[in-house]
Amino acid sequence: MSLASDQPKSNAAGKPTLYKRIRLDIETRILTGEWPPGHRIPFEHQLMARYRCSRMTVNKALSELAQADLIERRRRAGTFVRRPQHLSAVLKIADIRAEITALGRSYGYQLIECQRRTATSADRARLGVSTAGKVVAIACRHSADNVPFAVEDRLIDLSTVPEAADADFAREPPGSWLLHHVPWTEAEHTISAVVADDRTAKELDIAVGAPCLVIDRYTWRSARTVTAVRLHYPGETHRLVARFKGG
Amino acid sequence: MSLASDQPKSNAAGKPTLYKRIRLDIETRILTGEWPPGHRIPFEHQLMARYRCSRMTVNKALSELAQADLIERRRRAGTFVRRPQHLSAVLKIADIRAEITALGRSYGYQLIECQRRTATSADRARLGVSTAGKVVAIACRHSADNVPFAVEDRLIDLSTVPEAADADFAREPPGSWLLHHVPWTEAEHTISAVVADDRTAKELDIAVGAPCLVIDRYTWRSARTVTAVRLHYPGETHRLVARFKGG
DNA sequence: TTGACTTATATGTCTAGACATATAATCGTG
DNA sequence: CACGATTATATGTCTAGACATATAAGTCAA
Repeated sequence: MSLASDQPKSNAAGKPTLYKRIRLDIETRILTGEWPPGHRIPFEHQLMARYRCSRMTVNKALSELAQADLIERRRRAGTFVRRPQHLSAVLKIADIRAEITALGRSYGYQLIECQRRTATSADRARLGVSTAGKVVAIACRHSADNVPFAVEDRLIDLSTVPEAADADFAREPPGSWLLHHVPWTEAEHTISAVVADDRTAKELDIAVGAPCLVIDRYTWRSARTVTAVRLHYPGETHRLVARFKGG
Repeated sequence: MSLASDQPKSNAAGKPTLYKRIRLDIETRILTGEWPPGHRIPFEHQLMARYRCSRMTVNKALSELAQADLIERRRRAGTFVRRPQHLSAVLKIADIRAEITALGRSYGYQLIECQRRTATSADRARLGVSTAGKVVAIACRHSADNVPFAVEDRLIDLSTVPEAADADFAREPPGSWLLHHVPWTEAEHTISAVVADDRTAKELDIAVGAPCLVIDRYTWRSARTVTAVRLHYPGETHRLVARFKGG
């Protein structure tokens, strides 16, 4: 059948589309606490009746809310407001070269050290692997307009990424190389603050004892560790910005 | 028509569903660099032919990739791999009380100062408003198992949230109160590192000069500022963790 | 050449209905 | 009462087709 006569779906008046309205309605009820954590959201067929639309339209709204972790959907049981009422921000951490060039500044890269070796026990602990294999250990520095931007200390597991043995990290930063050669399936960032030690201060050209933002990133492909990297940014100048929308 | 005879959609063999397979296929091509930024992804009707499925199935896969900012979709033009090839992490920043209780530790809260006043010029600059209205300024401390966890310095715009004038911030932390009373539509976090000054060191019970992680959060409802808050965490012990999946 | 108008097309949204699947709830049985 | 089998039900996925809308591309006149 044609629906044009049944249901106006025109957007000529500038109103948001129906599924977005449904999504916003539910989202608002959750965020204001009207529907607290654990509350059961009306069934799809009830929302169909309330909004006079098809199940796919309701489903699209609920799917997006589930993807955003605001609700939890369980077969047969229903749909519920998730317990930890948290804010959720999409933090975009670009490849450093892309980040710097996007700011309109010139990107510089210096390899400090690159060593291929059999994994030490410290390496194995850092990568979270138990068997001894080969690794590549890299220390390097990124700069913007010739000012130090971040120093990087990285370990790549060659048993997961054997191709990395042939990459030329004197020319291409390891982060860029990995991004373009290895698909990751999971990653974890940990952000913390430290004060600069002797070596870091020297490499970033800041004072010993100055604050640094530290990002530790682990990347996996399936169940295998790809790389572990620690980045030091000068804390006075660098900022991580995460902007996000609730509606 | 029924499709059961045309197209097996059974998942008995444990295979992922079709739209997820399409999404993963495209995602892998993007993340390996096979389809670089700017590359045009096949049109929906081409993907329909390739995967022998309906347009809605292809559309669901592409919509999710667009939501994840991996691709950009433009009417008439097509679908393209987005330019800044970035990692994207969902950083979940819970309400502090929820965060602490989720760790199985006892939550403590002390109001240090709470002042209702007409906005000073510094207040207006911080909130990003030009007109002089009333604000609430709050300083407080959160602790876990009686150890200082974070100190908070907050400004609430009463012209946006007049109800906040009647809230009792001596009993309920302002973050929790706001989360349950005010729907936000947009927010921004900025994460940086500093060293503890005299006052912060005293409030967090750490040494002057010790590293602190600082989170600045601004929250808006529509175009109106709701609140601006700055949180200081002891950098040695606190970590922000963002775990995310690429598949 | 340039700007206004028209057209073609790819995505955006929506429908009514189908089958698939996990699981809460119920029912029987030892 | 405890526990395994059955049933009902809400969500998960998918289809074929329709109309809506933004806009790239082509057309034509000033």
